[in-house]
Amino acid sequence: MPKQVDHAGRIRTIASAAIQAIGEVGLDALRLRDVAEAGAMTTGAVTHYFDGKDAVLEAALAEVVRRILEGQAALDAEVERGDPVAAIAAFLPDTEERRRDWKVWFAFWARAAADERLRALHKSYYADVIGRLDATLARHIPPRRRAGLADAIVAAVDGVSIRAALEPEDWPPERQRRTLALLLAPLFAPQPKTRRPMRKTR
Amino acid sequence: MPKQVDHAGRIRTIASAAIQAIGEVGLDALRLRDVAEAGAMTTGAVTHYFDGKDAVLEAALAEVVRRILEGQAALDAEVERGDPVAAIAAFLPDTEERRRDWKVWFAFWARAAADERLRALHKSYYADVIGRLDATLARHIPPRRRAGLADAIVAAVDGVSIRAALEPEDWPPERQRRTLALLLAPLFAPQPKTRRPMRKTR
Amino acid sequence: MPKQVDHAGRIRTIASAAIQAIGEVGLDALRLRDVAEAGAMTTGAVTHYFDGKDAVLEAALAEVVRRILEGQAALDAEVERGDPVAAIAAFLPDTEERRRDWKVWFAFWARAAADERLRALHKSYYADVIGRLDATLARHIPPRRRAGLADAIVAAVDGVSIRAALEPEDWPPERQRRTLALLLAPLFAPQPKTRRPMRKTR
Amino acid sequence: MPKQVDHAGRIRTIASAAIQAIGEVGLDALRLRDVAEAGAMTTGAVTHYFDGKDAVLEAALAEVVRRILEGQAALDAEVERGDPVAAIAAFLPDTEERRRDWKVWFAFWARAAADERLRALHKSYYADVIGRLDATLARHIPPRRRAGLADAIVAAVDGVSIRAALEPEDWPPERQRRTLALLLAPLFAPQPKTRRPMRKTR
DNA sequence: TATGAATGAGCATTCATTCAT
DNA sequence: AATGAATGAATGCTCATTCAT
Repeated sequence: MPKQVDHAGRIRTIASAAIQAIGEVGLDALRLRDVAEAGAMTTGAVTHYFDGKDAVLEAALAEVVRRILEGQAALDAEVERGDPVAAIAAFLPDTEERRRDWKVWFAFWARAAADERLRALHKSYYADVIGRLDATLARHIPPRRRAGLADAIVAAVDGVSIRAALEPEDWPPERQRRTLALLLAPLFAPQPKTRRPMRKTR
Repeated sequence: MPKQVDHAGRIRTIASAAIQAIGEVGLDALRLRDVAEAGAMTTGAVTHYFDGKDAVLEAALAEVVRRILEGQAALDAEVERGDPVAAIAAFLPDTEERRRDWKVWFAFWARAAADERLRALHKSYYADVIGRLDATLARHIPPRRRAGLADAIVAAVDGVSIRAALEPEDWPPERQRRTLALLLAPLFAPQPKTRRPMRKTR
Repeated sequence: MPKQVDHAGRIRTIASAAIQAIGEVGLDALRLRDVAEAGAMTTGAVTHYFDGKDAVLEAALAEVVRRILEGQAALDAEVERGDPVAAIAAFLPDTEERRRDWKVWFAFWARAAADERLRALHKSYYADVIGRLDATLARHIPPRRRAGLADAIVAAVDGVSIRAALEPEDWPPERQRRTLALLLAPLFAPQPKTRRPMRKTR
Repeated sequence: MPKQVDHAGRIRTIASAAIQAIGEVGLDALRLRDVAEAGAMTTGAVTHYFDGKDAVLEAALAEVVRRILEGQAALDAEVERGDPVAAIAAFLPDTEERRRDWKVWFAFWARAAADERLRALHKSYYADVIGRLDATLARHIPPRRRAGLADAIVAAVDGVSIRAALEPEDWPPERQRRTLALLLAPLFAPQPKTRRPMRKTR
């Protein structure tokens, strides 16, 4: 009988190796060899488990999403504790590891922009993330104030994360959280009537 | 007498052609030939004006930035009219052309993540954009309320634009503006007291 | 006690599987996996019985030859019945199975053209086939009329079979036999003057 | 202006190089590099003129056919001189060059057996060759005796050529011609009534 | 100035082969 | 005996780059 191998585990290992490699050399420059080396295996082993490079990349993306959703699982408890913005801030690239995940995430934005298949995949991932987020919000926010809220939260997190991921030396966690809070705190503030057009002060 | 050629014009033409080509096939898949074809010339002509592919790409990025800054020039007058959020919304990918510019923009995010040189370039572009934005804000917003404001605005615009650019069929201009407004309107609201951390209701 | 395995039978099975696989995908595109699948086994099992791919291919060729020689065994009786052309027509690719054997046969022609070892093998197979054919003819045709006869017969069969195997939709058995007869009938014709009747030697 | 190049000539050169290379290493073992080397160029140059390996191979086949048809042009005059068999013998692999062409020709038989596209191509080539042959025959042979004649001639030529090409040391031109004549001479003999089924003499 | 022919390095991919189990 | 995981060599192909014209 042949050596017994944990097939699913192997696939996850390769996906993680791909994430690491993308974080290091970038998605554009990524060679299958980089993935193999990051996973301490040969390219042959990688193609043994995947149909080709594209399949490896999609697995890497799926793994990143899996990690995001994992993070979301903890969200509910945090929101319950009364500080939703802090809870959401847990997604920011405030550690080296999360920064790497973010780099993978937006490497795929770029690619999805010109690849219909990836675009559909990406859209479904966003739908998943937002769906769960909305479910969490539903437990804490009255429906009237929830319209568009998940979209806004995701946009704020994405927007802050880009800057933070690309300029880590200027964006320590504190600045990331402050900027996020500036955008999100009003959305969770008790007074519903606050948003009015600015009037020029003179 | 040699044929007279508008050198600078030629370079701008090629940069625009590159933007168009990137919008069509993506930055990863971009070949010099695509740029040449988009500009109705030969690859030889392109390399004649640029040192190589990277130089062409940087010119494309610079052209996109130039267009953004061009848009900023109009910002002041709009803010003056009393609707800063609407003014800022002018940057959103609400037309096919602007969507294409955005795709180029975040194609470079991805690449900058692993390319030190591009990262520095990108950072300087952001500094430029934010510097101008801050200058505009300075003319309308009291300093006390301006801390971190430009960062927040840029993050909101980036965050909304990503979603909108990748899911154009689901993000008509109206939804883009609404999401942006949800995030930004409170920052321009007159009441200084509103933004308080949510307090656990008791 | 170890599992009892019919070694020789296994080898024949694999050779037949190889013939089938060659018939399906061609000799060029043939992978060991195709052979294994055609024989309902794994590649490991195939290499277990053969030294390598080349050995498998030679076994396939040998099996095809074995089948041809098997066909020749019946030839004598047919010729005896007085219709040598009909007897020879039994080799034509007039069934799906024989057509497959022919495809294997001339797949090896092509390969032998550039492979000294295969060429020698092929030559010896032809020598065998022609030797037996000549022996059969010797029992029915006077020596004077037998010069070059076997060569001519084999050439005619080969020539008709190629067309028939490659254009099966246009070459039903009837057309194959008619063309073969056109070439061979005169060689067996009775007229004493030009081509004289075969006389059974006694 | 760029170096002026005879495009069509270049393509023909590469096709000839491919024929030479196939003759040397065989179709199976043929690498694009072999073609390039045979034509004293780089692989890049080859792919510059062809879409890929398959296109090069098809061009090689087309070139072989072109040469055959070229040979057919001379056929008419020869037949006119009263020795049709000698005329047809001009196609046999009796020189090193023609032998090489034949090797290419039947390398493609093998491949066509499993490749629908090549099979169609092959069929059309045969149709062309036979069509011209029949046209020539029409000028010399009464219709009544021409039925199936072209098929038979082609089969005889193919059949003899295979043996001769694969066993050149045993098949000098003389033996090739003799075998061909044995098969074809009766078909051109004056007596129309000769071909009767052999009846066992008793 | 502009062309496009030619180069050659780089990469994904395919598979025969090996071998631990 | 049989499996199938893993290796790694081999090769087609793509393209940026160079350069003669």
